[in-house]
Amino acid sequence: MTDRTLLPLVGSPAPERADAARNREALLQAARRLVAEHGAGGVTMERVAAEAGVGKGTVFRRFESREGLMAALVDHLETDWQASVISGPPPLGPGAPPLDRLLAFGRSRLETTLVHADLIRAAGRAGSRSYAAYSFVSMHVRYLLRELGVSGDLPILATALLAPLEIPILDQQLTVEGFPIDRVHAGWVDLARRVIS
Amino acid sequence: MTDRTLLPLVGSPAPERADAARNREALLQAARRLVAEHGAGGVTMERVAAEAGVGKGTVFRRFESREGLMAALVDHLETDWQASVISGPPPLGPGAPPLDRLLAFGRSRLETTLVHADLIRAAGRAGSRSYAAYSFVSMHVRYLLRELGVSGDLPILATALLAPLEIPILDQQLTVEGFPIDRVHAGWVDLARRVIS
DNA sequence: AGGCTAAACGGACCACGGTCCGCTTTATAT
DNA sequence: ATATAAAGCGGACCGTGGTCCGTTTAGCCT
Repeated sequence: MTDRTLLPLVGSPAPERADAARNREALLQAARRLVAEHGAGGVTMERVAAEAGVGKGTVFRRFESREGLMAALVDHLETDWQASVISGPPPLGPGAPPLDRLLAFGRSRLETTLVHADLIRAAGRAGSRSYAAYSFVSMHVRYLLRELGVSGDLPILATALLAPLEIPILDQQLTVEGFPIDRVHAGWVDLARRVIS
Repeated sequence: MTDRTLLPLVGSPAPERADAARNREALLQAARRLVAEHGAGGVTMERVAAEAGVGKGTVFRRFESREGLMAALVDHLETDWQASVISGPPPLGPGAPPLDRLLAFGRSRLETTLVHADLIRAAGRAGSRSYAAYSFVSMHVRYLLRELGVSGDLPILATALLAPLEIPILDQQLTVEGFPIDRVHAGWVDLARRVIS
């Protein structure tokens, strides 16, 4: 009787097969192309499958649902943005004083969220809710708050700062109430000042 | 040539026909019944129509979409709750000092939102976004902030206080991060204190 | 009462998200 | 090389949200 567990069991819950990986990539690229061309709303799962040259079932096996696929696209964009927070130029990246970084963070987050708004909406609950994306952003704010010497329940305070930058709230303010972006941004800066003082 | 504008043109954009009103009521009641029995997720438009004894088209003509129907149900609940804010006993209702009212507001809002969470989720963008519902809540917070002598952009500050009480943010904190309700509530009280000081 | 019009009705119809299952491919063990 | 099992595949199929349009009805005017 041979041991069938030669490779590490830990860390990799499912070592994806080669064809599967290729299809995942093809699907992501197809989806990206179609979203760029027709907007998130004008993209059907069947078209994505066709564009990638696979069957519809495959799309769902790889991404669970339409929202899951959209979330994967968002995650990709999110990763690029995270890089500029982690290792980009100050004040967003490291090197500037914490307060400057926090304010730069707020502005940048607001802008990128709005740029990808319709994709994020299409990702629905899986959008900002992607644990990876949210937890990065949350961790970063907690870190800055700590640096600023803020005391209290930092995870919760971080949420309070992040919540007004989420799509549903921004939609309310910008679209329904009709506030201009600058006003919303100024409001966030004011909020940040109140929270940290 | 007779004047066909005998009745006031202002205020009532569309004087609903009698059968239409009856059907709307029947549909709301049917929907309420079905949601109570199967949860918001287990209710189809066709079943609502059947239960109310009308055709499917009628449901959509009255409520636009599934989300619209759910939003109408939310609005109804919301109205009841508003009554307790406007004319209920203190500290939620009038009579208590503004700070007490604000804190009572936060707690009550948190609770009722959670009680109707799945309905609100099913209402999607039309949920809290129903202009009527949102604007009441927003006006009330602005009013309390003014009473407290808070200066700044009150509409925006009000949003900052309301955002963490919205379903997507609560889902994140309670379900994904697993914080207990009391912690979230305490965090909101802390936030309120920081905002008004 | 009778006639006229706009509003409302209803259910056939369509498109899309999501599932299911018999078939094919990959990877590994011998 | 070959065998075997697991993972992946694809497209027929289903349920549901939403639309469309020919028919019915409420409300009003004479």
